[in-house]
Amino acid sequence: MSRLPKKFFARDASELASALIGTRLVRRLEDGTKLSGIIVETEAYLGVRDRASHAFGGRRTDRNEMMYAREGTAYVYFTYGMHYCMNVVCAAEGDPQAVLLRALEPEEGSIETMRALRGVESERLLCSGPARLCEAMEIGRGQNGVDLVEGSELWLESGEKVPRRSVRAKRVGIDYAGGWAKRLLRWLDPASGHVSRPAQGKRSVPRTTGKAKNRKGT
DNA sequence: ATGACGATTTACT
DNA sequence: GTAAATCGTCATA
Repeated sequence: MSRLPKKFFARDASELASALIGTRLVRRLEDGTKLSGIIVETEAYLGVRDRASHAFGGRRTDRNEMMYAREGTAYVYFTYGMHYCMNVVCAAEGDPQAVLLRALEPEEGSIETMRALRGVESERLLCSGPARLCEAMEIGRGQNGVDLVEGSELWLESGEKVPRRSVRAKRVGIDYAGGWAKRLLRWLDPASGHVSRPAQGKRSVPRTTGKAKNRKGT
């Protein structure tokens, strides 16, 4: 498949987060092992104006420095004393926007290696979370700042023939962000069984209560 | 130097 | 549903 070019990343995080659903993340380990998965969940972090962003207010530190790098760079950070999360830097160099990769559907040929890296058997639990997918693809400190456009250890490819559907939801784990916590800046494929958690406010199967309900709208 | 916290995951009640 | 795990990072001093 074809690698996503630099131009693909030259847009706002909200656009890229949507566009990345259904694309493929590929990792080549040092021993040559190739791992891949289809992206089924993302979150947009809009940079200096976004209270939930590591770059809110123009904050620039050793940790978030890569958010200011050119589009198509990986921003990998360490959190909770034990986990890594991976972002795709976008927009333009100096504008610290990024898209957090939250879940993948592992592809055939990758699963056994991922099981070994994760230490779990369940396929569903391999890549269904931002830290899980990093562990499953051996993404860590060494991948912070890698060039996803030209590099050979980590990159993105155009996705499947049939486009994926995606729905929007609130971002996870950012309740401290005030009004920004309510914005629908998370995208996920509602049909995938590999997301970190389903979209809120929508039941795939309406619950039966036995009571009649008032109905709004149609 | 110190204290508080986190874009999470896991196990447990 | 709640809580523990576990420590680098950041703001304050």
